[in-house]
Amino acid sequence: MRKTRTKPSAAAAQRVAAASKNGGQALPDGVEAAGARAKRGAARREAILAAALEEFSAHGFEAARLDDVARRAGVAKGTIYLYFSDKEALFQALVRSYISPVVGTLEHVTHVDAPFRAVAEQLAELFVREIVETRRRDIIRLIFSEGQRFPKLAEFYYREVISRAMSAVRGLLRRALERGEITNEALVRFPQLIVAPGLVAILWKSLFDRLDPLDVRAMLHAHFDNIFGVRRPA
Amino acid sequence: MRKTRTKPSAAAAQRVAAASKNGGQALPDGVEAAGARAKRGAARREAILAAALEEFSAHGFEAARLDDVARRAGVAKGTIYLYFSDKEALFQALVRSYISPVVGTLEHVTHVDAPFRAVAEQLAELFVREIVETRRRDIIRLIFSEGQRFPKLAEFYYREVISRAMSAVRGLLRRALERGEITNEALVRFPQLIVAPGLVAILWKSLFDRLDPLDVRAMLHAHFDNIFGVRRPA
Amino acid sequence: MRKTRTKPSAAAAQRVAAASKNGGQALPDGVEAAGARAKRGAARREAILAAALEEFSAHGFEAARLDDVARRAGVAKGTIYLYFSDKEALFQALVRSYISPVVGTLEHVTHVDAPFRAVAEQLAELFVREIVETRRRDIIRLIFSEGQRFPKLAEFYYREVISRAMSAVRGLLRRALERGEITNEALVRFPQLIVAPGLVAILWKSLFDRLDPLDVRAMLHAHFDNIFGVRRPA
Amino acid sequence: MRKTRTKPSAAAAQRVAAASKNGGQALPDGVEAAGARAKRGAARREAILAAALEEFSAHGFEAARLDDVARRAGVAKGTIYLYFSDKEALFQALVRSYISPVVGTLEHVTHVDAPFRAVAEQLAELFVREIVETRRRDIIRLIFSEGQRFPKLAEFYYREVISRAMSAVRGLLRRALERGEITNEALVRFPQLIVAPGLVAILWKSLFDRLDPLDVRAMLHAHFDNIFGVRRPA
DNA sequence: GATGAATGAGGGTTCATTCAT
DNA sequence: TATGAATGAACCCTCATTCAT
Repeated sequence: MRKTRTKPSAAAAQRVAAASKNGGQALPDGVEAAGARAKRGAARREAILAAALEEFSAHGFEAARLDDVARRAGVAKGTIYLYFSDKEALFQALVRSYISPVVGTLEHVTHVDAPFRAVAEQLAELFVREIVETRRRDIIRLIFSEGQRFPKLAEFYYREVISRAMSAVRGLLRRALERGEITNEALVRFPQLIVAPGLVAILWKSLFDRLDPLDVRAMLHAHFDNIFGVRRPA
Repeated sequence: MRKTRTKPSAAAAQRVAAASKNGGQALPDGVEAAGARAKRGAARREAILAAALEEFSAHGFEAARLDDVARRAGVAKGTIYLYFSDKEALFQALVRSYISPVVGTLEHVTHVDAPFRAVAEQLAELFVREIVETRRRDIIRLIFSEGQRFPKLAEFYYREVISRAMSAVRGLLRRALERGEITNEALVRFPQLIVAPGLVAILWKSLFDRLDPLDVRAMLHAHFDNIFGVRRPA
Repeated sequence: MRKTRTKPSAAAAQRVAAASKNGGQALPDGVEAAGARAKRGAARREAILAAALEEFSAHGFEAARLDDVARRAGVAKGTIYLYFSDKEALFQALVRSYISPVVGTLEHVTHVDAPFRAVAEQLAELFVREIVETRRRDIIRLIFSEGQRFPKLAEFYYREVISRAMSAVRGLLRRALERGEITNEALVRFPQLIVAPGLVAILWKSLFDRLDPLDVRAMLHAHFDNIFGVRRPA
Repeated sequence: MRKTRTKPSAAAAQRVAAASKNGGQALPDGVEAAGARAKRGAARREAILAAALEEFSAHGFEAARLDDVARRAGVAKGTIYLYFSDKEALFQALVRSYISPVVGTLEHVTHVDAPFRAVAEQLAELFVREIVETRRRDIIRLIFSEGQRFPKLAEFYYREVISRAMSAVRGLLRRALERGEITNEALVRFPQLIVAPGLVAILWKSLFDRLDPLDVRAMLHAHFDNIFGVRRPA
């Protein structure tokens, strides 16, 4: 998968580039094209979101300070309010902009016409590479953390991510059942069971990995073996 | 399971009882005072913990206000500091006192000599009744939320809960393997796979249940069917 | 006394640098604003220090409330923290900014080439006018009050004031000895003896003057008569 | 001079002794003689004052905590209020009980019929030994520190200490003038000039001695040489 | 648009004082 | 008399948000 989103650092670099684009030669005001201005605005938005990602995921919603977000983004504190109405809106935008893109890719993969096991392995790899080993992992953790206090956020996440992912997985499972690749039809009713180890991976990596490292890929393999009824000799 | 720990409401009742306990009989002065005082102190501690549970789980660590904890516990703000050195200590005590007891019960159950499936069902029921349908669910969510910012807490939780639970489950799985009740030995390496749907249950109930109710017991049944290779006809 | 004042902070310097970025021409908006802003900032700093002087000298370090300092300075409580990192820093800045300047003047006077007695009288007058009859008296009292609890402060005061004043007085005494204006060379070893009545003046004015007014100038005259061995007829 | 007051440590020991007087044999209530009880009460008062001396002189009035006073005195916090109506009363009692006794001795010494210089040297020695090298030094510093905030305290100190000391010194000076031991009659009008170096000693020892040790006895000698017009060869 | 100084409500914590035992 | 748990007002400091420039 090609990156759907620039990484934080890349975004920052981009912002810097944009900022220095007209070199030192102070262009007369108004000469700068509207398009360039819009682009600069977009770059700033990105920079702020990237900074917010770092701060929110490091400290949580309450403890994250907009001062730090601003400093990290290289803008003034007030500038944040030009792009986001308040701290909460920034948080929601953050979730939106970093998580949604991945879902599209997920849906795309589930539509590939291939044996379930192959698709599943691909999904697992996608999940590990794009989420577990990424800052996105922290965003998801943030949703679990703050979701109850921000029902809107939980709802958005349910609509945009959970339900879409569940549908995609459900379709995949149904096809697998029809083909006889799996036999337990209860999985169709509880696609959560397919995803559950992914959750474990996210939390474990964040909380316990330094105490007891977890090989996520191996765990997910074992998980699929289980689902497909593969028997390993003791 | 009989409670190892009094419930908040019970604590309050206990406090009242303690207050009225030595009715009329003239206990030697000092002894009476000391005993009653100690008991009252314990009751207060309980009350504060119960209140903290409500506030922390409703708002998270940072956003919870000790003012509210005090009010809810029916004590003055300063009183909290007689029992806990600061907000963080209160939080840790909360986790300790509400979670640890359950682990003991869990370990106990895993040592019962019965068919794996039966023990597993029992564990599931215990888990649902004592955690998922309880405030304890919120505590666990809190650990996931705040664990990264309080490494001590995560460590404590790992030592007290995770590693003990994993050992217990591992033992159970090993016995099941030996008896031929399960055939996938990878489960012994990843007991997390057994527990993963429990995690899903905790988070789902807290965040998405109002949008899309989840029948946790049914899901866990399906999970076990999967593990035991039970094939249901489509 | 015209005083040199330190700039608010490094942030200001940085701001100025940023402001000067658009070359030098036609300083439109921005630069003018920057100048006005900087000036306003300096004025605020002054206002806060003046307010702090009142509050600290009226109540002592611990009992002085920053709330009152803010109110008196006509700023919000939080504003104080834009200029001083905390209460202690404010206190130290106060001492620094009000006391240090006087020492320079003192040193200057001791270098005047004139008969000792004349210089001494001038110093006394300076001391009375600029310290005893001024709020500076209270600052010195504050140092005596809080010095033990803030060793840094005592050290600063020793370095900036005491040792410099002692050196200056010592030089003066040495010249006087050489010229035969005084004969007791022990004074050179204990310049404190010259200054001691000044201390008395400071404390007496603050604590006992309303009960028993003291004519400080007359006392200092008598002090010099003593040193110079002037004999008055009984 | 014989100690008029028990030293802190002695007081504590005395308290302990009093406490353990009836050994372990719980005497029936009421049997303990009223006299013993009064004695015990006095001992407690002493213990509290001694503890207060330590705490107040170490931290100042505001910053001293009654909790620490109680702990140091070996009594409960509430007990302090049985002996002193509030923190301020404790402070004033402290000053009274530790300073007043010394004044009596001072007055006594000034009435000795001996050459002024001899008496002066004796006074200096008394001052150094009983005040400068003692916790009393801190009490005097406390009066300077807190005097302005507690006018009652300053007034008490003026009446009990300052005015009595000044009278005594004045009498001494008058006799010295009459005998021709000194010639500067202005000293009679400003006895403060005699005492001033004592002040310097107190403050210097507390604030600057670690930076620049001061030989107080030598300084006072030099002071007297000055007053008596002793000329030392350069 | 962009800035960052200024605001001020709010929270954690302390501690003199009280009072039931 | 003695205790020490309990109180709650007070205070320092933070930080989201605003607004003049």
